[in-house]
Amino acid sequence: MDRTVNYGYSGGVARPREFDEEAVLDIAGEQFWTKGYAGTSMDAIAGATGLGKGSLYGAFGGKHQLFLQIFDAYCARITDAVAKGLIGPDDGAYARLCAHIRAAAGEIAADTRHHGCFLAKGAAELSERDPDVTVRSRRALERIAAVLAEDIRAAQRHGDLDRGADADQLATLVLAVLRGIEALGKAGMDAGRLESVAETAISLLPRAGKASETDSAGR
Amino acid sequence: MDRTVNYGYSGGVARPREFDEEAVLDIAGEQFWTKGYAGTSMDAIAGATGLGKGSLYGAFGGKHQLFLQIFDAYCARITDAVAKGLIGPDDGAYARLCAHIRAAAGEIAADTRHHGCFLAKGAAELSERDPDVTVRSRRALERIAAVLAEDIRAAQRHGDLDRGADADQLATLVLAVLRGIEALGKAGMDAGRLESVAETAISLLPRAGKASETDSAGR
DNA sequence: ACAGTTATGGACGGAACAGTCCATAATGGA
DNA sequence: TCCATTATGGACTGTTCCGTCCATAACTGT
Repeated sequence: MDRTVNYGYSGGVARPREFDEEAVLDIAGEQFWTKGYAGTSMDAIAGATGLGKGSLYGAFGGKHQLFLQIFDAYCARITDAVAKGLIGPDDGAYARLCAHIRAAAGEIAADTRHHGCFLAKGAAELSERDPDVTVRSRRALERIAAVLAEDIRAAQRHGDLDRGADADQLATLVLAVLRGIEALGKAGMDAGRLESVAETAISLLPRAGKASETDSAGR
Repeated sequence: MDRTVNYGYSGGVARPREFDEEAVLDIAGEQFWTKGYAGTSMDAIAGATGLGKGSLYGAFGGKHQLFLQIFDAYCARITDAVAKGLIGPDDGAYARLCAHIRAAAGEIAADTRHHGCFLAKGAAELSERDPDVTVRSRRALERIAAVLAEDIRAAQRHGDLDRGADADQLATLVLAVLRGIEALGKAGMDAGRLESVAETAISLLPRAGKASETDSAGR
């Protein structure tokens, strides 16, 4: 990550950075997020950040590397946020799951700019042709699915969700619903309907005790 | 759509087109689909189609109009295909719904290139900043949701799905699941898991006769 | 004060961009 | 055989693209 070398002894000390790397990444990320990878020029980033192109290339290497660094940070942030919201005692696992689904839908519904999720947008634009993006987006989604599955297992242990359901499959379905709400929001669907999707999904989760259709699930 | 003028009488007749408009739109669409709007140049389209830029601009007006025309055609094709697959007698409505969900997931799972859905990709890239794209993608999804809802109502009438469920909400949820599977596929998730998402979703549909959780649905 | 190191920012190069222009070609009616 | 009209395709314009280069600046251990 650090591009400085300075092996062994050296008579001098380098000039320090004058810009805040985090702030620059934020601004550059906002550009990529809004205009996409191909739609964002390094000149635009230089202009928006106030950096000269020499500094930009010196610090981040190039457009692709800069994008990947931002994409990585976003993926890490989003997976951490999900984990923070879902990990906890078995006791509140089901409530946390519902709250997470509602919160995700609510955020998307409130996003009147249709700014959406950077992970989704980056994957949609680049995943097909850029393996670096594919592996990162895939890994992020796998992590989120794993956290969802763990929470679902907790809810099963506590007796809130049907113990007969396959937690991994259910988690992947919940993740699909969340990504689907995102896609619908991106396409301009009303906020109310997005939130009702979340409620409908929650209402169809296989609650423990009640008869559920999981008997016919395994194909 | 037709750019020719020729008001009233005119002494001559114009030179006819030498290219197949449909074929050109297909090729240009493939470029947009693969490389995105910003990532595709009119020169690349001219090169791929063999057309000169004069013909290209003369026939389609410009990059944005060309894209919209292709996008429109894709939306129409996809909505028609869904309608064709879902509209029918109440008798097979439930089976058609399941088959549609399975087929959609199967197609995405089989799409090893992660080429995905042009509607989703176009909306992801442009919807935020291009109202023309927003309205088109939104309208297409609304139509698909309406067809799904109609099929669900048919299945309810026939007694395959719970009559107490709100068909519109259920349809939007199914649509979200479908778009979510698309997003997961785009991000590189295994084919097997995508198909299991479809099965899990089908298994959780509120079947008639069995107790379902819709009582707690309305928040 | 000097030396050795990295940061800065704007100029620069070559390629690619969207879109225009125009000489030329093709057509059927008059 | 002209004529009016549209199609063609490549040259062209002015801009923007990514990335490099480099003179200069800032810094600290000596």
